[in-house]
Amino acid sequence: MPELPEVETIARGLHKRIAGERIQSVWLSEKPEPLKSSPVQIVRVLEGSRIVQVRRAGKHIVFDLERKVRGAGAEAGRGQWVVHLGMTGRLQVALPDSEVSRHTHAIVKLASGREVRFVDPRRFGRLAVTGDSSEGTRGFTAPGDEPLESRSERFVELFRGRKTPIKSALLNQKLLSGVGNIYADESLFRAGIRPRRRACSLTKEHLRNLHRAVQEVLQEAIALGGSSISDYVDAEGNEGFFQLQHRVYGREGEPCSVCTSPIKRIVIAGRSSHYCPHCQK
DNA sequence: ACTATTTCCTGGATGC
DNA sequence: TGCATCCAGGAAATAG
Repeated sequence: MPELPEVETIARGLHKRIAGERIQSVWLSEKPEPLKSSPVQIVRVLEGSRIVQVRRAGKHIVFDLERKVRGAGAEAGRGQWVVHLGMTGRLQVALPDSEVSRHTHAIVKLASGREVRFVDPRRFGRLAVTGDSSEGTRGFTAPGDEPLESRSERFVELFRGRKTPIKSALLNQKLLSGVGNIYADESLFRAGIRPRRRACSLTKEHLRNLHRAVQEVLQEAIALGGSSISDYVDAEGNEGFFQLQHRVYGREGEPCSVCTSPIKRIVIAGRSSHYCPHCQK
């Protein structure tokens, strides 16, 4: 389940491999449910465009595109191809004669002959394009704050006064974009805060600690190439290693790494949440 | 304006 | 062994 560190790893890998390439053609599967834009729009924006860079915005992978000037007086078109991997989405860079795996929903053919394939068994992922200058010069951005860029004061403001459990607030992409279930649990453990605590019950000090914990966890995870659980692999097919550093996520019943109390698992907003009843208050 | 709950989707794990 | 059921969870939609 790709969250910020996994998406960052994938985006960096893709950038290294395909930045500068021109898109020749696009194939979309028969039943293109995982599309946020219409097939026509996607083809129109992608075909003939050059991939200037591949980057991450929240949990989205953004391909910044530049179109060739077509006809006199036409301005160079810009656009973005935006991919959300959902739970099980993958972007593969493949050679054209390699086997197309099941659940392949899109194939983007590049001028070099290679292909970028979007594969997603569970179909929670989404593809979209954004056009021209409508988004301004900055291009696509995630709806909430980037956790690695937000400063402490701003972070505190985001959560203060909210009645919802802090875990739910961390998962709310409109507040903070990029934190998912794993890193929410890991961050709360490091900050010593129980996931069910209401955000409004936390002091500024708590929230500052949480802000630091979120940034540390995300940065360490990026450094290790993300967490490989289920079948996550990056753009090169490599696994990440941050799952070895998980202190609470997926460790129900196991001893806490700090105090040896058994880790508890509860359900908040329909998601499993893991914490140490002794270390987290 | 917020918050909580439901829905989508399929592979893998579990249970009888 | 086989079949049914459950579970994972991001984010949009729906309900309160």
